Amino acid sequence: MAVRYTHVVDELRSRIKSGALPAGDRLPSEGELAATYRVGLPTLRRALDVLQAEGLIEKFHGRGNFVRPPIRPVTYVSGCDAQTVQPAGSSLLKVDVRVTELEAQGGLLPWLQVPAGTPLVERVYLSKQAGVPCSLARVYVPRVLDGGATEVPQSPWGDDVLAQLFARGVRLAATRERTVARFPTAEEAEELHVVTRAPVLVIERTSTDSDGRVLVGSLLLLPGGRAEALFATVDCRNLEEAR
Amino acid sequence: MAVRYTHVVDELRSRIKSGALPAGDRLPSEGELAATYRVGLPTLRRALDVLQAEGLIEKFHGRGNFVRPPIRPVTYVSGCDAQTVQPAGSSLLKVDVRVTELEAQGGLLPWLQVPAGTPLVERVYLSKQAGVPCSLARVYVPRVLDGGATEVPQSPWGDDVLAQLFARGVRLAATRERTVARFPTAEEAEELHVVTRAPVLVIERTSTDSDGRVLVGSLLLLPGGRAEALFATVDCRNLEEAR
DNA sequence: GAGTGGTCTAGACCACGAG
DNA sequence: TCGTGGTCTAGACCACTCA
Repeated sequence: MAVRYTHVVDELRSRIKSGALPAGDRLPSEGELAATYRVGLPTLRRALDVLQAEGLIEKFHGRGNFVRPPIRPVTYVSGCDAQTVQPAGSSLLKVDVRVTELEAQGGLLPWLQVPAGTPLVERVYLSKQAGVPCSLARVYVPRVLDGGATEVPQSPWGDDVLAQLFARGVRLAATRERTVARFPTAEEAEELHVVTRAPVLVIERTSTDSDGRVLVGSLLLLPGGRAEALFATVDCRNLEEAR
Repeated sequence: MAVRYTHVVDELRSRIKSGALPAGDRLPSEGELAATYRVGLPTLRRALDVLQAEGLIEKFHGRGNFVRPPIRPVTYVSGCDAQTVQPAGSSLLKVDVRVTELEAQGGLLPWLQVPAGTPLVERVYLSKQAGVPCSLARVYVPRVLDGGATEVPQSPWGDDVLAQLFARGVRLAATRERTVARFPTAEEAEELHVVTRAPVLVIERTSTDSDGRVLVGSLLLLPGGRAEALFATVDCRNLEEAR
């Protein structure tokens, strides 16, 4: 039961987590590490692959492998009892937005329940903590509902769009969130600054009015292992009893 | 920009998804595949690793590599508006339970907010679809609250425990769900029948009474790519207005 | 015992980064 | 130019499965 690359992984992981290999530091070169642990180069590289997928190290072609600084997990908070939860450290985030106009097509059609060609406004939110991407959100609103530019967003989840709609009298009746763990596409991986082998937490959020029409569709991507999502709700059975 | 193993992955993936390689079938041996795609054995094996992490194939030492039959995604449904959502195909699930008594320790203490040594009842739910594990849930209840054995569970999420508590007059006031995408531990991977490199969706659910005491703690594990979680809620702002 | 996958290795060759 | 990581390869050796 001697899987050598696993031993190397455990060894390096504990050295990183204990601080023996400080965050931001460059690791010894792969050749040196292979010699240290008495394994071949391919075996050592396999071990580094695991650490990279776990987000513990970052590899730079031609420069070396570096210990990734630990990041406070990003928290996405939702649910009817959301106010009672304190998202920690969200003030450390810098949020960027890109706004594009496009026409509905492809996978957007069944999701947003609009006919092909419907003018949409897409906002892409990218939040960073100390320069490291922490979340990627794509928010879609039908053009006819959109109120134009908003202020610099504080929230990485497109809350400014929801607030703007609310201020303009549009009422959201319900929100559905579909959550999935999967691997990112190549583009998503690049924007989130993760590897394709590292999992992402995907939240597909749909906000509807009282007639069931979709007003806002949001695709939230969070890097796995560096993010969490919280859902706080009051209990269904009590609600039923109250009725 | 010629990454040969990526081409093999794309090729095999499309052959699987198109049905050219039928579900359940054995793939040609790794040597044959390597010859077919004109790549070396290590390169081909790297491609197979990706497909295995994606859950598309299953490897058996000494027997061969097999196309994994597609499985209807398991859906976990939660939220105060949960009744309006129809979980598809949950009737196909077979659920097994194992009940153990233990004393609170380690990571359970801060989560369940009980002192060390508190007697607990642990129920482990393993659901399967056509023999393939689909979900793993660990549900913890303080011994003093537990009502003993329940019927054969229909739900893989420990709903029978909640129902039992409700029937015995215990009222849950709120539920918090913390969702994370990560890699499984070795034990979790084995029980869920996935690889350590495949992501899992983890839901840490805490149900509290009106005094904020934790009544039930549940750790739900779903295999990424073959599962999803739905959260349906009414909108916060409307609730605020109504108050 | 024949066939299969699992692990590990040495080494070739290319591409990138920095001086 | 030199050191670094990225990719690919051939092949040794072991472990498992099944006839």
